[in-house]
Order: sequence, then C-alpha cells, then structure tokens
Amino acid sequence: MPELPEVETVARGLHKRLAGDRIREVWIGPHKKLLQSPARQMERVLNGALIVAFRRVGKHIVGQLETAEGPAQWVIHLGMTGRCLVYDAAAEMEKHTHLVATMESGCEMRYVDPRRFGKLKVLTRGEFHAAGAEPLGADREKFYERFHRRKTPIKSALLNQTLLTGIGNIYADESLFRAGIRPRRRADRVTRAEYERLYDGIQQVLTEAIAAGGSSVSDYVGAEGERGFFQLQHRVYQRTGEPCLVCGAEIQRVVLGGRSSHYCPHCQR
DNA sequence: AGATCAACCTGTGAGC
DNA sequence: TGCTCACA
DNA sequence: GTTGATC
Repeated sequence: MPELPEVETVARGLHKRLAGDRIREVWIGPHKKLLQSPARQMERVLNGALIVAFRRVGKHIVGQLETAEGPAQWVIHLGMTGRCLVYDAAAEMEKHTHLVATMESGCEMRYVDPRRFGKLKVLTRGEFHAAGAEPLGADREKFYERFHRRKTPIKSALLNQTLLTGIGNIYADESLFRAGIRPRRRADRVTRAEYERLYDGIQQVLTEAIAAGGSSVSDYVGAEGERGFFQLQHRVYQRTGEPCLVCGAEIQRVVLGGRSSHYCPHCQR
C-alpha cells in the first residue's frame, strides 16, 4: 500500500527519470472515475507539457508542469494499488493500465491501478496543498496540541489525514509499536511522554522506510519497477501470531474502523 | 463527535 | 481444478 | 486508500 515512504520513492524515481522531459502524447483509458479533472482538460494540459519536477505532498505525487498556457500541476494519488511506472521503450501494455504519457525522449510514464481507487487531476491555478501537516519534521508542540484532546483511538487519529498527511496502516502500527502505545488507546489518555516517543517513532519509521525504498507488501514497486525492502523490518504489521522481536510475546491483531491493527501486548500499553 | 459498516474495485492466497 | 472466504 | 451513511 502506498503511504508516505512509498509515494516519496515513486516521486523521486519519476523526478530522476522525467524531469526536463516533455510529454509528446497522452492516452487515457475508459475508466473516468479515476479522473478528478475532465479527460479533455487533462489531455489539453498534459499534451506538450514540460515536466519541471516531481515531488511528494502527503500521499500525493505532484508533477510541476510548464505548458503553453502557463504553469500547471499534475496531481496523482495512488489509492491502494496504483503504480506510476517509467518504461524505457514501448514495452508490453500491462493489464489495468489507465493512462500513458509518451515522452519526447521515447520513454513512457504509465499509470497502472487494478483496483482503481487512485485519483488523477490537473490544476492550472493555485498551489496544490494537502489538508494535514507533513509528519516528517512536523512541529512537536503542534503535533501534541492537535492530538492530545481527541477521544478517538490514537491509531485512528494517526490515520486521519487532516491531522497528519501521509501515514497509513503500516506506518501507524509501526510507529505505535516503537512508542509502546496500543492502537486502541484513546488519544486523550496518551501521556505527554508517550507523545514524545510517538513523535520520535514516526520520524524514525518514516525515515528508515524511505531509506529502504518503502514496503513492498502486496505488489508495490517504485517508478522503475524496483521493490522496496522495509517490509523486512516490520516489527508488528502483518505479523499476527508471530513472536515479538523484542520480548517474544505473540503479536495480536484487532480491527479498528474496519482496518487491521497489529501490536505487541507486552511492549505496548 | 465518534464508532461502525458499506461502498468503490480486482487479485491473491488459504482451505475445502 | 474449482469454489468460497478473508484480506489488502 | 478514501468517502459517505447511519447509529
């Protein structure tokens, strides 16, 4: 599942391969629900656009474009199974390919998404901004202020993208493990000291995951098809029934808001 | 306000 | 091999 | 992964 570290990896890969290149031709598939801008507008903006840069904003990939009409932005959300891949030549078209941008250099950027939960749009005015704060380098005090009065489970708060943007199921569980906090603890019952540990845990987990190229659970791959390897360092996520790497206790699984949560009953309180 | 569940989709692996 | 169920 | 309805 693409969360902040995976999206960061993809954005860096796209930037490396495509910055400075120009889109020569765009093909858009029939599933219009993926589009948050009309297909016509998407084609008009992308066709002939110079790719200035790609960057990550929360879980969004933002392509900075220069078009005949002026600057524009290409905003991509990968949903659960979206992939942005750069192909060298006209490789065989993968199943579930929904958009192909052929570059002047000859390579193609393809958006592939089996479940079609992703979203694509173009903006021709204004700067794209995510609802919540970036977790990496977030202000410690603001982080505490925004969380500590909530009655919702701490894990639900971490998944709330209007508070912090970019944390998903994997990194919420892994951060809570590092902080020693159970996912169901009410956010307003988490102590100040625990919030300090949680903040540090988030920084560490995200930084390490980015360095590892993200987590390749299910079929996540980066822009050049490379797998991440942070899944090898998961301490609780999808380790239900296995021994805790710290204390040996059995990792537990509970469902919270319809999503699996994994924790060590001994290390996390 | 918060919790739960369904919806949006397809693929995969487990178990019978 | 095929069906169903759980899960991402 | 996100959103919207309902209790």
